[in-house]
Amino acid sequence: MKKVTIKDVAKAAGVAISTTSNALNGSSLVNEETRKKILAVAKELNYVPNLNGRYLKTGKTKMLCFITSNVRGPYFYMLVESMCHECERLGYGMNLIVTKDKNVIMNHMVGQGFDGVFIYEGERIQEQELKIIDQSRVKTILLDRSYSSEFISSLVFDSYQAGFYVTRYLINLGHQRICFIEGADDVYDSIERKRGYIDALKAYDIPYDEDLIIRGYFEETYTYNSVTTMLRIENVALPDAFIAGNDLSAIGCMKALKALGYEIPKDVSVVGFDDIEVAEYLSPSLTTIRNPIDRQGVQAIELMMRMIHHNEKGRVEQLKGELIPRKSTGICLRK
Amino acid sequence: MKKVTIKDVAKAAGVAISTTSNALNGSSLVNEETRKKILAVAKELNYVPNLNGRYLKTGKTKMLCFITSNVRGPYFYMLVESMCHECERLGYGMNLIVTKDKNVIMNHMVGQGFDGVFIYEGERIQEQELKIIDQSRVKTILLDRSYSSEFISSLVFDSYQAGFYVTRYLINLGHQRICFIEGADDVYDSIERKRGYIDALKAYDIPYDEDLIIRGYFEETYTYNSVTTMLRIENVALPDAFIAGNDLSAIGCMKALKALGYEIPKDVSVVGFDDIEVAEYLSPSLTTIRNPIDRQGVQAIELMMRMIHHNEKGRVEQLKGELIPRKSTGICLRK
DNA sequence: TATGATATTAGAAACGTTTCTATTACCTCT
DNA sequence: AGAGGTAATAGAAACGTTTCTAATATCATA
Repeated sequence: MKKVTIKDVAKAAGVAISTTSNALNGSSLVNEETRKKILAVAKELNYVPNLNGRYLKTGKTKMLCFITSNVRGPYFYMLVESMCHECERLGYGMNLIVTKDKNVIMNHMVGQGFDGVFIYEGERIQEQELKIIDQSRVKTILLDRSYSSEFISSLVFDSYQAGFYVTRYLINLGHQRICFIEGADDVYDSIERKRGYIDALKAYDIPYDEDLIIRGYFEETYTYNSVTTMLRIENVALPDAFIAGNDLSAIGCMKALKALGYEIPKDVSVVGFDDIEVAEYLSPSLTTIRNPIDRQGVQAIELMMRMIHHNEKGRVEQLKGELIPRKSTGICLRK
Repeated sequence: MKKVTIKDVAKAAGVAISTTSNALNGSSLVNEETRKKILAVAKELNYVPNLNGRYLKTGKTKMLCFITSNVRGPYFYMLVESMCHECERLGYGMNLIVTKDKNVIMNHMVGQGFDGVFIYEGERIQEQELKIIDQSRVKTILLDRSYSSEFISSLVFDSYQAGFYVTRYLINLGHQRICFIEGADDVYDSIERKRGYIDALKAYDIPYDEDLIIRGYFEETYTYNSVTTMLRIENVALPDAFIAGNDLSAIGCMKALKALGYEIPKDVSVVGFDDIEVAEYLSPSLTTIRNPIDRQGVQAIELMMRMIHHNEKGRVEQLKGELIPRKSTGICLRK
C-alpha cells in the first residue's frame, strides 16, 4: 500500500529512472517504443509524481498565493473565480489566506516559497513593509493600490476615471449641486474617485463646494447617519444628486433619503461604485460603475506569469470601469 | 543573493546540519547555549526553511485543498472564511480549486499531495469515483452530501430536520395545503428536505398531495414558471403556503405569486432554505432556515485534523439549522 | 584509573524528483 | 575495418530537509 514512486515505475518498466523521468516529461530523447511502455506502466501502477520532490529539484512550487482581508461580497468571488480558473488552466495552484494580521501576511510572503503572491486589501501595508517584500524577491501583485518596484506590480481599477465619468454623467443629466460621500482618507479608491469628481466639476465649470463633501466610510449605516445629519441637523439644502463612495454607501444614502421623504430619482439622483449584486434589486435599482473584475483576475495572472517566467519588472496597470445606468438617476427636474 | 539554507546557518554557527535542524525544531537534545546561538544566526541570515525539502522528508505537506464548483454567494464565503482562519491557526495552508470538471477534481485528489481535501458541490461525483478517492487514501471530507468510507467523511446540514421544522412551523400557523417546490432528483439537500416535509405532514395527519409537489430546480426563473403554470395552466387552487427548495427558488415563487396578484403573507405564505444575504432585503423579507455555516467550517477542519493526526476513520456528522421567521409567513387567514 | 552512563554534537542516509554526464549500441563513411 | 557520429539509455549528483546512528566529551562510580 506504499506510495508508488518513479523508481517503482522504472523498475517495472525495466528502464533507468532518468529514462522514466524523461519519458514522463515528454523529452524527445527517449525512444517512442519505450516511452509508450513507460507511460503504460505508470498508468497501470497509478503513478503520480511527488510534487515536493519535483519542486525541491526545480526550485519552483507552481503555487501562487492570494492574501486577502475580506472574502465577502461579489468583488471577491468574481476575482477569485477568474483567478482560480486561470491558475487551473496554467497548472498552478492557488493558496488562499484570509487575514488582517500584518505579521501573518509578511510571514507568508517570504516564508512559504510561493512562486507569486497577490494581495488584496492590504491598505494597511506600509511603504516600509513593501520594501521588505521587495527585498524578499517574491513576485507580488497588489490588487487594490497603485505601487511598483522591482518585484512588486499592481493592477487596479481606474477609480479616478470612474469618479470622473459618474460625475460627468450626472452633470449631463442637468445636475449641478452634487454631493460626494467619501470613504476613509487613506483608501486609494476613495481618494481617486473624489479626485475624478473634483476634476469633472472643474471641467464643466461647476464650483467645488466643501459643504457637499461628507463621509460614508464605504458603509451603509455610517452613510445613513451622515446624510441624515447633513440634511436635518446642518440643514444643507437637498443636493441635486449624491455620489456615494461605493454601492453599500449608496444603499445607506437611499435609505436615508427615503426616510426623509424624498423620492428617487424624482427629487434626487443617487449613484454608487462597484455594481454589487443587490444593486440591481434595490428599489429603485442603482446606477453605478461596474468594474471588469473577471478581467482583473485573468490580467493579474497574466502579469504574474510574465513576472515569473520572463522576469518582467514590477509595473502598474489599470483597468477601466463601465457605467451601468439604472433607475436611481434621472434628469434634474429642478429649475 | 542566493536562498539561504540550513547548511548556511550551520556553517555560520559552526555546528553540524543536524544540530541546526534540531535546534530550529526545538528538540531537547541540543544544548541551550548552542540553540540560542543557532537561532540568532538563523535570524540574522533571514533563514526560512524550504518547505519542499521538509515535506519531501516528512511526507506531509501541511496543505489542505478545498475543491468547489461554485464560489458565489454567502454560503461559500462564510465557509471559506472560517476554514481559512482555522487553517491559519493550525499552521496549514488552504488551496482553492474552483472547477466543475470531474477529471480536474480526481486529478487533484490523488496527485497533488494534499494532506486532506474538502469537496463542496461534488454532486456529480459518483459512488464509483468515491471508491477511487478512497483507494487513494487521501483524507477527504464531503461538505454537501452524506457518505462515508475508510478515508472519506462528510459533514452536512441536517436538511431532513430543516424540512421537518419548516413544515411544522407552517402547520402551527394554521396552514394545511402546503406546496413543496423541489430541486433536482439527485440532489441530497432537496431529497432530504422533501423527506422532512413529508414526515411532518404525516406527524400532523395532513394528507400528502402529489399535486402540491412541483419542481424549481433551486432556480429563480424555473420556479417562477413552475408556480405560474401550476396556478394558471393547471388551475390548482392557491395553496396556503409554499416551501421553496432554497431561497433562490423562494424568490422566484414570490415573484410569480405577486405577478398573479396575490399578497404575501396575507393570501399565502412562502419560506425558503439557506438564509442568503438578500433574504432579509426582499419585500416581504423571507422566512427561512439558516445553517450555521461558520460552524461547519471549523468543525470540518477539526474533523480533518482528527483524520490526519489520529487516523480517525471516515464518518458522517450533521449540523442543525435554525429557523429565521420574517415577514413572508403569517397565520393562515383562510377558513 | 578504567567503566559505563549521559549529554551533546557530528555524520550520513534518505525522501522523490530532475538533469548533467557517461555509457552503450548501432550506423555511416572513408 | 576502424573512426566518428548519433540515438538511446543508464548512472549519479543534487535540491534542502529530517532523522537515524555514530562519535566524542564529561562525569560519577566502583
